Amino acid sequence: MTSDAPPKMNATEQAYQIIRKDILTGKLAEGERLTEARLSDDLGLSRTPIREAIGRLIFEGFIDRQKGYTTRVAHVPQDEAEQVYEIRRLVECYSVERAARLATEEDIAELREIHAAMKDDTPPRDKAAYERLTQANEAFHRAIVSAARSPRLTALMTTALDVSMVVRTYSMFSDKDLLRSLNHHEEIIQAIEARAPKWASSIMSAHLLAGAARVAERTSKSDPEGE
Amino acid sequence: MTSDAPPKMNATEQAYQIIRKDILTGKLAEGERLTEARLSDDLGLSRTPIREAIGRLIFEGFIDRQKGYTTRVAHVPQDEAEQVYEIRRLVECYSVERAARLATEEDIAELREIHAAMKDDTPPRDKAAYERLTQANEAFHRAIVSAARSPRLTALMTTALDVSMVVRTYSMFSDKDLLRSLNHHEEIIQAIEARAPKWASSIMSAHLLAGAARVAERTSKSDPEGE
DNA sequence: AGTACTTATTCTGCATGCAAAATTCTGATT
DNA sequence: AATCAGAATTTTGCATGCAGAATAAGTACT
Repeated sequence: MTSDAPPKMNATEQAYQIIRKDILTGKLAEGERLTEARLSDDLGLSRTPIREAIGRLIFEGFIDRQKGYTTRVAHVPQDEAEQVYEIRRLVECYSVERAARLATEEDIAELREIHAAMKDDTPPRDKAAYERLTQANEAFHRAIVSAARSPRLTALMTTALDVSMVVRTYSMFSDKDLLRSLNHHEEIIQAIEARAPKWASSIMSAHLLAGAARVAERTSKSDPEGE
Repeated sequence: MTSDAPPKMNATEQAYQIIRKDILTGKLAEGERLTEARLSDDLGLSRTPIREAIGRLIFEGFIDRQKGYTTRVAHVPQDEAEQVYEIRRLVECYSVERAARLATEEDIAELREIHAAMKDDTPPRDKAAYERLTQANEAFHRAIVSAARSPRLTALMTTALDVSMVVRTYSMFSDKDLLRSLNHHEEIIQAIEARAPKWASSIMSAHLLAGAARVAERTSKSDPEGE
């Protein structure tokens, strides 16, 4: 299990995923110097995709570029997951408010469609279903931001969401959590349809705080060390 | 004036700046298809830096990649500047709250230093001073986000969240605006020193809303077309 | 030994080559 | 004329080469 990599990914994306995972899991230690040649060697890819992956990771703050040719693994605070949820709350509450005002019929139809798919997989009967659920959940949140019709917002979410993906991988949610989450989604759609920005925003806030609480619980249990 | 480019920039950065500018000024029209070869040709650079620039612009939402090899100039809504201010308000109010709780003496010293420099240039006596002021202002805001001690937050700020990045306007602020802005900065520092998150957040909010109002005024005056 | 200076090595930024995928063009068939 | 298959061309993704900058190693001098 956790087989090395599904094939449906280009080299750059692969490099990005692997390097980020290695940073978050500590396989690449904080402060460790990175060179394109070594990573290229380790991952069995040429320097080009490695370069692109590194560039993106620098952009996202997982890698620090010092003045010259020196590139190091950045410090990842242990409240990273919590931070991501807080930031998502800021951005997504605002997004869903806008969405409640600006969403088109097509936007809402898309949300409904994704939601229906998620309903079928909740609770997930197997690993594959869980995987689909995760994918669909991401799509749902992305669709909401997209409905907010603000490219700048969409750009921001790409960074934030990508990160929470990884965090999520390590902390599974219980069936009860997933059911609650599904109900939140349902209510979010209703709020958007009702053109009720505040309502939508409030549910979104609860939705993300619930997720954050769950993750915080997990991390405090498994990782008792301080800064 | 507006000479082609200061020399102190690598090819990738140059490509990024030029392409983004061309999109914002409409020289590259919305929906226009872009190919690496053409841009490479136009800018007199090889495909490599062009590729990297395009990648970043896609990430930031200025360029859309369709399913295959087709890449087009994205739609830039005319309320883009307003959006930037709203998003900054979300992110920076949250940041300054954290900063008020977490800032070290060094952080505050840095803010004071930047502030002092800005004070010397307000109101700016010439173009150079105005330029310095813009730089320092950006540094000030960046320093606050940095003091919030959240890499994810810092990463967010790296994305095109500077108004000057999304609208082309020269000296759109009056001396009075700049003086008020300076006073806001002063008060923000005081609030951080007093460890008063809400106070800091409120001033930051006012600070950005004031900026937004000013920009809205300008753009509505000079660009009367609707969506 | 410690420090400044020089040389050697490493590493990155950019250019270019090539194969596979995607797009466009062409012509045949209905 | 419209549709579709297949060829031709374009375009991207990845690999590799190379010059110059940055780092590390070595050496002389105090």
